[in-house]
Amino acid sequence: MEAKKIRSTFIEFFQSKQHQYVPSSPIVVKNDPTLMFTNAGMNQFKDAFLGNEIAKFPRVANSQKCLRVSGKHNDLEEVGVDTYHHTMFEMLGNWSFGDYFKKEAIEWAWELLTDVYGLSADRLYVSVFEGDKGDNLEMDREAFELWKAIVPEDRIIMGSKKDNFWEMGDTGPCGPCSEIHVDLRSDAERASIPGKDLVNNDHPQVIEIWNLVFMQFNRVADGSLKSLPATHVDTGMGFERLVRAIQHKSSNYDTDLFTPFIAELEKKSGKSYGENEQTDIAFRVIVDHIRAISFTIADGQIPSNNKAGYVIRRILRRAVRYGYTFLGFNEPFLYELTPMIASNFGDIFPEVRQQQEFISKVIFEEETSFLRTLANGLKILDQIKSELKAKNENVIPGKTAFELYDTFGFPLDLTSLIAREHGLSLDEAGFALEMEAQKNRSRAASESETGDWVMVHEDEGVEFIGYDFLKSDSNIVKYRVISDKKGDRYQVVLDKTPFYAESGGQVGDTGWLISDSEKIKVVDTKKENDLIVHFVEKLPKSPEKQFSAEVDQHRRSLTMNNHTATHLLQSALKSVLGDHIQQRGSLVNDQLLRFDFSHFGKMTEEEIEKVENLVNAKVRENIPLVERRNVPIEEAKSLGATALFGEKYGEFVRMITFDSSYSVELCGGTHVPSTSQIGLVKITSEGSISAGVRRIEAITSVAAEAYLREQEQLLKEIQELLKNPKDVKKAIEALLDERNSLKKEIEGLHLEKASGIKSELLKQFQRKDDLNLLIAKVELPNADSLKKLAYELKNEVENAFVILAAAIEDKPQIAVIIEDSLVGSKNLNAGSIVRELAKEIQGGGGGQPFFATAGGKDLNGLDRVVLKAKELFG
RNA sequence: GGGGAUGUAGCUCAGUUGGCUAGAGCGCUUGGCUGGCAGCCAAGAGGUCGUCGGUUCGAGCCCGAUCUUCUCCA
Repeated sequence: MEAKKIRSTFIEFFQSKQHQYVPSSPIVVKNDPTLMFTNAGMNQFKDAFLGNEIAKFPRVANSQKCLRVSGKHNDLEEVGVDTYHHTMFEMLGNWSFGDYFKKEAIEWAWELLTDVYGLSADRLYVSVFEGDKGDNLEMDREAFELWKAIVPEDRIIMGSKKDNFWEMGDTGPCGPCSEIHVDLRSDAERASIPGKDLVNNDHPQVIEIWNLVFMQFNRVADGSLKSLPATHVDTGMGFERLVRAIQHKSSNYDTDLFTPFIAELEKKSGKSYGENEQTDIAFRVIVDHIRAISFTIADGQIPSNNKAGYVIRRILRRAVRYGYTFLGFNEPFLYELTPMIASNFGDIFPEVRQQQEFISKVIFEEETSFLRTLANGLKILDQIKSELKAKNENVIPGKTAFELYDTFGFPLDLTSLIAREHGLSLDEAGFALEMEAQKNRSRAASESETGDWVMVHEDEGVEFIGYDFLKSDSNIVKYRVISDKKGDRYQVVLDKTPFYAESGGQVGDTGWLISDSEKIKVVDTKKENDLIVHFVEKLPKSPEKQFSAEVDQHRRSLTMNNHTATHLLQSALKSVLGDHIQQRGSLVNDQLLRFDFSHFGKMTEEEIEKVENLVNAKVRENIPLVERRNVPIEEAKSLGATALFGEKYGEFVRMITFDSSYSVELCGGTHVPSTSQIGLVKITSEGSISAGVRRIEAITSVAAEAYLREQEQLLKEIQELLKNPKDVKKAIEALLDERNSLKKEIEGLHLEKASGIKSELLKQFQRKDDLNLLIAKVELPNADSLKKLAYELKNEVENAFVILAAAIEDKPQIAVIIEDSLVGSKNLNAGSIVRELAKEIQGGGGGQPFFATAGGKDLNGLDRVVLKAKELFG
């Protein structure tokens, strides 16, 4: 059975059991400070389990894109070494939210694996929670009995808390789980050692494929367990492993999920998979990583130098590194795999097909830049090598290797490889030491302590009412303190709030919380999952009182102008540049709007003008806002609403329309009641921020007016300066021309003057033994001309020895120049001469033996300099 | 968020412990030569040495601040 068929079969199977199919949520996580990427199928249902939200469907099935780059079995550096771990993988899952429980979950899992997929029962083992004394939990007898009705008892394994009790975190929903393992060894091997002994023992051919979690407890802060009012089922089956089991392969990479990619790489590299352990690892690394990179970029995460973007960059670079070292790719190659990603995964994950060109471009740029980094590192390493050779040493110090890695991004394994090739070794312990120090520095700098929530008023739902109100009577549900190096910050949650939390690019509201005894400033509002958190200047003294929550209306209203303008801008860009325009990021605050979008190439002046004109035309049309909340997502899409890739949408969405034939977007932000309120939109800049992504900044209403006024004022001032010419541009051009010709003229005059002085000086040379001596006082316009004059005299007179005392812009300066040959033969040194003479002008100086200069403070000393020089040499 | 590096001609880069008149290669302009794969020769243009401030007689170089880009860590 093909992988595609296996996936669709899973979904259809659960659909036939009344499950709702839900698309994968984005692989990149937003609004959760504890998580950068989706790492399990349950992430998007977290709020349902936590009770923050009521599940929209009682039964759900899905295939979730996941990414894991850290954790005990998912260290990035390990992926590809074995045959069954991945960075990006799909997690198939079926879910019950307060609906069916253990019986159905177990029976259906078995039915699907054996009857539908045809896995033979004698290769399967199941595990059941054995109980735990510490938590005072009995074994999961219910699951055990259910399994016993299906499989022989000797195929049921009792598992410890570590393997068979699942917890989301230190606190929260949890429960026993039951795992299904499959033994994929040959019959001979199976006969010699029973599979049962190998379950949960890291055997590469005896692996867990499905985990059925039965959530029935809530772990509370004191560590104890409480029964949940409703029980849930959360299952997760690693898709890649399932495919391998069904296709009877000994490695995930031998399934048709990966073989087309390996074949393509074989073609490109001329090397074959399965011939050499090192190159095999390289093949696996690349075909694994290209998936991770493509999917995260499709969900809007571009490689960058911090946070989630940095994780992507590291994965991509690891793939390039392996290709470079073991498969001989010296040119970008990863990007050429993206069409295959699109064709193999585009059906279930349309985002990788629709954005294939963009993904390819981003990867290409990133590969190119890394190859540059590598080339640069190789150069530096060459230097290091020759330095070592010169010192007759053969160990690259850890500090040096670390510098190469830390500052220049050159991978350690490459350093070590090249070192070996040149008979050098590498001080790896020293490197580790430096690395540790780096980590400690970073940790110390970003240490923060999150205090526990202090509950004030119990309240279940937290309600946002800011679309309709800017003021409300609210109670504080809870508050806490977060401390880091910069000090303490205070967070407050309200039972209902008009404050908009930062989201969709729009900044969080500011304002005040006012009770009868105090007034507290709200400096920002942010989301934490679905919680709305107000950042306040100080904690309330009487938090139990009722507060009037008041949004800063002026700021909100300016922000709304910019947000609506952003929508108008996006549509205008589409109509001027084409339908490939997609939002890549956005910032909307009270000052400006910033809009990032996919587009290749710089926008021309004409295009910018067209866009600006179109947007302003729409403003003048005074189009009223049509806001619809709780629109079924399918309906919204059929109405042509613009949705974002990488955005998590629920079943119901909010639609913001300004002229149904012009701008229809899914958006949670706040907007003006009609477009004319925006007044004026002015684009202030257009530029590139990364491969294939352009950024436009614009201002609206009062800011736009102020900007135009400033420009006008500036022009006015310039006109006045120029005595109000008819054509300012021409006047300035004329001025510049004149300035240039005058500059040249001055240069000519200086030259003339200098040559006058020079010819005068040439006459004053005195023959003294076999050298030509000149000691003179001159007046010159600048220091440069003194230098020039000295050099010219030296060049024109044989065996010249020149001492010039110059007055330059009311400052005394001395220059001494000596024909090179005299320096040695006469034992003269311009540096020491000039230092001696500089005493007379209260200064100091120096230079080289043949030429030196000095400056000083006492202009009157110049005559003494001449006298003294004559005394010494005359 | 923290550490390190980087910014010099249109491009790629040199530039020693502060002191050669700020250079090289490629590119550009002009002229000359030339049947040969990056044609050759000659002349020339092109630089606020990222920006601002400081130290110094003197700063591309040293110090401080700031911005750009790269890079590692969190």
